[in-house]
Amino acid sequence: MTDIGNVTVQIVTGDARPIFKQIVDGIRMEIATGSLPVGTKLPSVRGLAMQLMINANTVAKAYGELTAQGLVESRQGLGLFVSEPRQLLSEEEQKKRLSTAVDAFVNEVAYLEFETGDVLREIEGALIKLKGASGTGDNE
Amino acid sequence: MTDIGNVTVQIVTGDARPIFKQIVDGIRMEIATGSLPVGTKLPSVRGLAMQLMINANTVAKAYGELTAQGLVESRQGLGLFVSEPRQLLSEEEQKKRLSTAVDAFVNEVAYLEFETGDVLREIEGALIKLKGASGTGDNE
Amino acid sequence: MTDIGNVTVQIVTGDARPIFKQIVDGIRMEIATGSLPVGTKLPSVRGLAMQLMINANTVAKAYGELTAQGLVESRQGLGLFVSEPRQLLSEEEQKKRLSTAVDAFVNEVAYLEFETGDVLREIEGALIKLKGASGTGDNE
Amino acid sequence: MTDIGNVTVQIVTGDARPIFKQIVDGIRMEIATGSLPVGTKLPSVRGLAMQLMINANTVAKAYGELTAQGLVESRQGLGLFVSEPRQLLSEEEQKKRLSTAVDAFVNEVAYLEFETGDVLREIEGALIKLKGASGTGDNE
DNA sequence: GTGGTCTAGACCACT
DNA sequence: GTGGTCTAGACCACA
Repeated sequence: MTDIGNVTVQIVTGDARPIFKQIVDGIRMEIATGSLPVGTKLPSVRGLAMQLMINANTVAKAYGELTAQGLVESRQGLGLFVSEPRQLLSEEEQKKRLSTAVDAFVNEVAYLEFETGDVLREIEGALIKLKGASGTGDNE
Repeated sequence: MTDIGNVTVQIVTGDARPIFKQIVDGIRMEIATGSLPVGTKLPSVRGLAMQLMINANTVAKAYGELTAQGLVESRQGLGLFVSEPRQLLSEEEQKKRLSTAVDAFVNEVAYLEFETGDVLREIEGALIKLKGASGTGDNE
Repeated sequence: MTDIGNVTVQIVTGDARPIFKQIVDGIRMEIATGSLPVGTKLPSVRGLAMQLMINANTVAKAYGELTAQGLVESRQGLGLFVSEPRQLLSEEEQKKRLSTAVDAFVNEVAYLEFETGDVLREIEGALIKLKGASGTGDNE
Repeated sequence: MTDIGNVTVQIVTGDARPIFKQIVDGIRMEIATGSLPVGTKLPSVRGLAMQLMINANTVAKAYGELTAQGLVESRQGLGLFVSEPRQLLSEEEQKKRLSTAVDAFVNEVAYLEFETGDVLREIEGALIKLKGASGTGDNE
């Protein structure tokens, strides 16, 4: 766990995700949970790179992603700042992404010999751990 | 959708998965759902390659994967045949793979604005559709 | 004998095994005997290919095998590293493979004019040399 | 198990060996154990092929191997006959073959998690089953 | 720089 | 005809 300024990102070498994606996901999560409020300045590319002991290009790529997704904005010469929350993804787009992710997951897991219930419990556990959230079939 | 002999494989250029993986997944599905019963001969490397309009090596790579996973066996000079199902991976390895897939999925989905329950229902639906149900044991 | 960095692989053109298999076996041996400890970086695909004077794809195929067998993990953009040892295959699968190897061996050797005991001693010697002994438990 | 005239050969589709090799090994074993004495006529290529329900070329190839190894001789227009036993392989050649087979076997088995003793017992069992022979460490 | 994927075309052993 | 191996050369994503 690396803590620089206000940002807390975890780089796991054993992770399947490339490093830049781990950064994107980490920061996106912090914005979503509010631990990085609107207007907060992100650490500099070089600063974060040094802290995480990774290549600066990798951080730059992650920041590029975040900017492209509209989660942060660059203010010329000042750095990157968490931007106003907007509805970035239409409901349709969100559904599409969920469905894509579900398909990928099922493909990955289909040939393992697990019960449906076990798989669901794993996912629920991971979701709760990541978001700090709700119950199973009780959200409406 | 390409249909050759008994095998139906879909190659989608926009898919994140490489072509050979799409073939592996596609055939693995057909075996899992029983539409390719044990002993069935797969289409020839060159035949499938022509049908899908891809290079034969790409098909060969996919077939190599399937063979390595024990889903299929080659009989010299005759072709590849769906083999008797067996448990290739250790419990431990299966758990590890499930956990990896869960992590990947959760990270992909966490920032979308879905309730945990909705996500679980999606997964459950996809799993049941594939495996022909087995009961969640809870959740409803 | 080709020595590149920490890895020593021998390619023999007269060998019955294909080149990529020789590489897989060679590196697997080095991992098994501990001369390539966990975390070690393998030589790069292109580097090893040049040293062995073979095509890079052949090395890539060997590395793919090692990865599939869980002996080695790739870190994006960094290279391949020897991974934590783990039991990939189920008991059942291991037994099957042993039995297949035994059949192949016995059929190869049966017509030679050796006593059973001589053959066993040869095997035992080779196994002990590799694994650093563990006791036969019987036979002598 | 197929029994044609005097020859008993077993073709196993699940066998790792190509079919022609199974035939060679089978007949070689019958000659070695004396169930095919010197001078015996082998079944015709076409006859054996039909019995085994395989391609005649495959039988022809097996017979070619046997002839090349000097185990059988062709008498023009009459067919193939088991030839006089000669010392076909020098002691040195035999040792070399054993050693090659041992290396191959060990390579195949090294990464499986078996005790040396278990492996030896497997081999001994298979050898005895195939040859009908002797004890373990008691041949001199 | 790293590995991963794909194409094109060749050769081999086996049936 | 079948799959399996190898070469040569290209392109991609990631660090």
